Amino acid sequence: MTAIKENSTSNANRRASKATCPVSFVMSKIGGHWKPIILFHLLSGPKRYSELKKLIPAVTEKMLIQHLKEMQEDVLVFRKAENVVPPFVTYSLSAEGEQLRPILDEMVKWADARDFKPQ
Amino acid sequence: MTAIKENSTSNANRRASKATCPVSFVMSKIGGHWKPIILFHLLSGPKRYSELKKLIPAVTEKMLIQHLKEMQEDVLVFRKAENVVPPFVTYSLSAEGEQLRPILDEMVKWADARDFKPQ
DNA sequence: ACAAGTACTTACCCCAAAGTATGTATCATG
DNA sequence: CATGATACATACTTTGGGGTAAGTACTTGT
Repeated sequence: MTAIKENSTSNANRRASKATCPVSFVMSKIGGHWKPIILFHLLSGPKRYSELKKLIPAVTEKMLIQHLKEMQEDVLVFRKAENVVPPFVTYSLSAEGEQLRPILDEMVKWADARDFKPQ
Repeated sequence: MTAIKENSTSNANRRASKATCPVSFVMSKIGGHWKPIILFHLLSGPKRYSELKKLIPAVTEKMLIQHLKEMQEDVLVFRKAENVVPPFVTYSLSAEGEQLRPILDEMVKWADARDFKPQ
């Protein structure tokens, strides 16, 4: 048993472990171009894949899937697939992801108190 | 007076106005590679330019100045230069920037409650 | 038998953000 | 007169995150 296996944990940690401060750590999880928007829409409840696409017209399918996947790996988002055809897949905040709500809520407050105007 | 001047306001708005949701709006202000770390260190009080450099060894001077400047333009950070030589420049959170504290505090909480380990 | 609907996958390209390297101003001090 | 200290500026190069485009699988409807 001397073999060292390149386990998935070390893989999962790679992105996160580059963080040098707590704020950067959080940013590595919810930052980027699309994660904030996806999370924002998931705040108001579970959404189908196709719903997210409609809610975020500018996102490409590649980007949407990619970031949903990353957030699944980070256990922020939960994916539920009903085994029917055509597919019916729902994404929602996981228990862990729900803990982001205070952060995101404070962000919304901050934006609302400033010159941000929706749409 | 028919000339259209490319004024600085439109420039200042460019980055911010691409936000399509409040969370993205906030991210456009405090996101990126270095702003989170800079802000984190400013949470504990004003810092000299050289202090920030020491606190964030991995940052280059170009990046440090660039992001401090952007945050000045976004009125999140206040720059105070004493007219002496060698220069003595202090950066601190502005009144507006202080309003970010709840967000950043929640981020620190979230990181602490998880597998983030400082250093 | 062919299109339509849903949820992906994959190969390729591009550009803006980040990194590298070097230069500048000012004055005190040895 | 050369060095050190501080706070920048700027030209050039690199890279990876994001965008484009096209394909896959499975079944129902016409």
